[in-house]
Amino acid sequence: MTSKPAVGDRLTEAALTLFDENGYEQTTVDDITRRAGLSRATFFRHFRSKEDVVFPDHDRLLEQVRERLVSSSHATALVAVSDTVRIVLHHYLEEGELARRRYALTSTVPALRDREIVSVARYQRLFREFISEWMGDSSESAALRAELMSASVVSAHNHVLRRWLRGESPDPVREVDEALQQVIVLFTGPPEPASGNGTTIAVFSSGQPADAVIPALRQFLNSAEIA
Amino acid sequence: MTSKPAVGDRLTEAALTLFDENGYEQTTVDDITRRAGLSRATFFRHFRSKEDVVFPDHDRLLEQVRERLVSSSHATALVAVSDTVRIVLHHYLEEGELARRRYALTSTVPALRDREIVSVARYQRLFREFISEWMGDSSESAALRAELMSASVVSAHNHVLRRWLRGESPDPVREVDEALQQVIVLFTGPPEPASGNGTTIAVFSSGQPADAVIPALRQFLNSAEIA
DNA sequence: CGTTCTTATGAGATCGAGTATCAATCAAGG
DNA sequence: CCTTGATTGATACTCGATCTCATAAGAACG
Repeated sequence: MTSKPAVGDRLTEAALTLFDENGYEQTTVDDITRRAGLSRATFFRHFRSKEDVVFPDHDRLLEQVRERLVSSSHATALVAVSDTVRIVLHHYLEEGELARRRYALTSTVPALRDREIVSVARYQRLFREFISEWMGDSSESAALRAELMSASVVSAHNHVLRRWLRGESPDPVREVDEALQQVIVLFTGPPEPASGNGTTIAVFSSGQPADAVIPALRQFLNSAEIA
Repeated sequence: MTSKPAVGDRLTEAALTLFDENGYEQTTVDDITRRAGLSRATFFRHFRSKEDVVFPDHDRLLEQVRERLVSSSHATALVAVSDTVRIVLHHYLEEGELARRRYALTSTVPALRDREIVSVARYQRLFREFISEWMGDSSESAALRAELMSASVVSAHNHVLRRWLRGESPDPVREVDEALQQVIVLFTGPPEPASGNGTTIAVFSSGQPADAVIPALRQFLNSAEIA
């Protein structure tokens, strides 16, 4: 017996195919259901809307992030949030080609683009609330700081994710580490220089562009690690 | 003669009244046009959608911001953007009670909330592109930095704006100055005690992987260039 | 004054997304 | 064999949004 694939999968398959062939707006829900050999009613039982075909498990992912946040034990809120946002990145990385297929759609179709912006804002809100509660401080400036932190973490994540989606990032996991580290440094300042032993001092003339100095420094640090 | 108010105003007036009385979703476009004594067709000639009644001059404001950006001459991109975002705040402040009326709606109605999130993202995109172009540097870390900056400026603005909309801010102009100053300090560091000669000294604990150190260093160098 | 040309409006048809209702099917499980 | 529960299909309906065509109200012009 040809064990029929799940109804939801048949619908998404039909939908994505038609979106590629004729475009998103040009494809009606009736087109999709005809192609899948199902009825219009079943479509809306499996997806709340036409857009939901493109973003199926977004709710589940958001819930996953929420759970990770409440069960997180970290030294600082910023680190906890940075750690949590990696879940989202990994989710997309595991989707692989599907994620890129969706990216091609969201880049093209305004309605889908807007929808993704909204969903990103949901993550950011979650992070902001977590940071605010974690800090306890309910002052105005603390609220602003929480807002800046959540916005930065989300921006760092999206930056790396989009680079990977465009095929510009061979190692997104490393890149997101760097990006999040940069955010942490931004807010907590550079790590305190421990005086005495185990301290590296680099001296060079200023006024040079960063890219002129960094390669040499990177090479030095890498060789120092080995030693 | 009872010089009849402009058609658009009659429609918005009727719409907002009905939204208050019966709620947004419960009010149909036909309801609005009946109340305004106009036809359904004229409604959609003046507003692209039902949501547009609530956000009438958003496009114009966005264009205003864009023009301000291109004609801006400032020492740093961040200052230029910070300066520009005040236009948006002032726009809402001048709207006064209307802005609060709209806030009451967007807080309640999910569709309107989402729409506002999208419109905020448009500003952020404008800022990001401006900062990127201004920096010239097309490296990956510069792109991330532009993203973080634009996100932070927008967050600072929204933070103050929402406080004012909720009636929590007696002096939003002062608050937005403080908030934006906090963002600038965040990225450029506190005002330097002038370093002696043209030599930069970087101190950090060794044993760290290069990737953990370099982002902080790059950030410092970039901000030093600007100063 | 009449004629055109423009512009705003009204009226109605049509499309498509999303909701609600009811009937039909089918798979357990007693 | 029959009941129960869950999934699907069929259909009608609401409402936002687009499109077409007709009408009215002016301006400009001869």
